Amino acid sequence: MPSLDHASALRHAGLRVTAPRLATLEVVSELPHADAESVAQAVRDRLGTVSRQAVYDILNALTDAEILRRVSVGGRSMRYELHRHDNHHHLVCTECGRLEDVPCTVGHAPCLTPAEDHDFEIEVAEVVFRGRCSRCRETLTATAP
Amino acid sequence: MPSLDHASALRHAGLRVTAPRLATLEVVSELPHADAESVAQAVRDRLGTVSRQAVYDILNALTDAEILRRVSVGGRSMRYELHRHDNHHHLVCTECGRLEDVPCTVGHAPCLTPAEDHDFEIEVAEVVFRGRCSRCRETLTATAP
DNA sequence: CATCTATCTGGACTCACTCAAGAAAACGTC
DNA sequence: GACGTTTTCTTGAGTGAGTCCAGATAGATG
Repeated sequence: MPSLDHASALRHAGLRVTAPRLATLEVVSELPHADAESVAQAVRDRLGTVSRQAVYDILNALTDAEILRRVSVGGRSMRYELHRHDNHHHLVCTECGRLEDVPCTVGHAPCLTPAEDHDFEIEVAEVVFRGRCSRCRETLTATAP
Repeated sequence: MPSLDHASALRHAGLRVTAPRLATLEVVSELPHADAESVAQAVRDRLGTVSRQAVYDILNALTDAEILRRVSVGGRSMRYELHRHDNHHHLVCTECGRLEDVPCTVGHAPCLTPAEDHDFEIEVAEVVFRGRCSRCRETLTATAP
């Protein structure tokens, strides 16, 4: 029962268990890397009316509680995924925007240390790999020689 | 004379040499990691009126020409720096947003290869290190024990 | 069940950026 | 240097993502 797990995750973080929050967690686990608007739409599909503000509040609260992880891959909108505490990275297609997870070989953050730390206390290293997915490579070689 | 270099860089890329473009290049070299609005403001300080649209067009054209590099470190706005073709990375303070360059030990892209490539043809690996800078660490330990 | 306070609603607003049409200015050619 | 072509810039409106605010609602605690 995923929603039971979700409910206990919420309670664990000291957050109230509400229908919009449970729906948000279900949506994010079914549509990983969804942006806020997609999450809002999918939540509305299950519950009827849910305000944009509620969705943003939820996404922010759950991100702060480390139940969700917010990822920025360069586009204008943030993407959300369940926080699996595995410090994995992302692979983005420069043509179509397709987004895949890449397991981190180290597993825990920070998986890399910079050559020079500028006296920062490094917490995480986020890596975004950019390239062309197989589908886009085929399309491009078919049209452009 | 930096503006001579800038002018030839523009001509090399097949772009016309205009005052707003030269000013933009000067501004970006003086204020690395500036966002579009800061660039626009600094360009206006030198030239008088320059439209927002002109600045965005310039930043896009110069980024396409690989004279500038656009970097996204998670905030809402894009940052710009001179493209040095060295594939360096960035270090961001999670408290104050301070942004530093980190040299890439490999030097050319992609400096890393993912554990699993999902049949992508990887072009670059962009790494963002997040942590606390020394200044913010001091401030935090002073107020919160 | 009552109360308290976290959460959600609705609506206005900001910010970063884009679109479109026409005016202005670079560059190549005479 | 003047001319015409084409790129670049101006003006002004528009979009998408996200935030702010005041008040209504509904989990949690006693």
